[in-house]
Amino acid sequence: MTDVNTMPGHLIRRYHQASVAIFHARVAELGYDLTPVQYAALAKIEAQPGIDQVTLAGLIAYDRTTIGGVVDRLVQKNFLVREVSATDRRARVLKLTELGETTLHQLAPTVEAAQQQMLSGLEPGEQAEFVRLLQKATAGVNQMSRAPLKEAE
Amino acid sequence: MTDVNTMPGHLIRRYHQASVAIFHARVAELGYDLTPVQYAALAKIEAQPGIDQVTLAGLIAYDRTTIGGVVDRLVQKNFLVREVSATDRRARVLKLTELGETTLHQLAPTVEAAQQQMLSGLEPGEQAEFVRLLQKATAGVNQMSRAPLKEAE
DNA sequence: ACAATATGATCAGTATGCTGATCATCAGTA
DNA sequence: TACTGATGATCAGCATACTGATCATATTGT
Repeated sequence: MTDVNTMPGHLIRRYHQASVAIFHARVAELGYDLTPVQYAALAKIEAQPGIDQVTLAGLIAYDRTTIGGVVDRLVQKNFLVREVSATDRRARVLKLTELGETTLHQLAPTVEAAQQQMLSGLEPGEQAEFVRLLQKATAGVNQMSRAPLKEAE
Repeated sequence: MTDVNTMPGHLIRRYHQASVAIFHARVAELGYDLTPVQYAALAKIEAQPGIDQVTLAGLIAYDRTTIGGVVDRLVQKNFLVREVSATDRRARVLKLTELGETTLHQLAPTVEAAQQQMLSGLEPGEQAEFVRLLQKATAGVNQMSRAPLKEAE
């Protein structure tokens, strides 16, 4: 494993790069300008309207200092509303706007197609096994990141 | 696949995050401050001293506008020398310094250990298969990125 | 009630990556 | 030789991530 091109870390970086590029290309085809991270945030907020930023970050494994900027951009694009929580004045609660809802639903099939394209280098029989191993490997190193996934209780 | 947490794109983002964190932690233990990208650049320049920036970028799948900054930082840390090519005045040729060589060799076992740790969530029997699938999947989407890998001829 | 602690959010600074543009230089061709 | 196109590098601007710090507000323990 002396060649960096065969090291898992380097492969992961490249695969991630391509994955983002595929997502962008597909979404741009529909005339939208939304990043993978922004999409994931919208999807989770739809599932849990009124969620605060820290909880959201935990549910999708974002860094707490990154989520603020992501939310900023989504608010600026009028996909989200951010308000001070009624019960905890430190917290900002997040809700989708009508436009956010619509956009999310219109993008869903495209995002599905992008996921398929990311796996397109594998035989159909290999894809499920790869995703299974990817989930397992990711779960195994979850705690190493500053932004680990925190499942809902 | 309605939950983002099971989508390949989201999993690879998280896995990449953890992979970088593992690399950083291991390297910091040795008292160094080098990113995965910087390490890969050093390794390739050692293998091909005198390489120019665009060729380097192609060999490790970096974006051409990113490589300049990476090289800047490596030069600033005194790991690299960057000079105008004698045969093509547009090009900048790169060579390791003595310090760069030493650092690269001292880090090698640590980088190996980091790769192992990235796979630590998998059973020993699963690891090789996962790396094989990761290589295949990455090769399959290589052209989708702005910075595809370009093998040496 | 008060002090200590924890938590939600933000800020400054740094490093990858991308888009799209520009500049200098080189190579091929008319 | 002069023009054209390709190529190496850089720049400005934006978005994700990280580190470590700070601030405001809640909560807990005494």
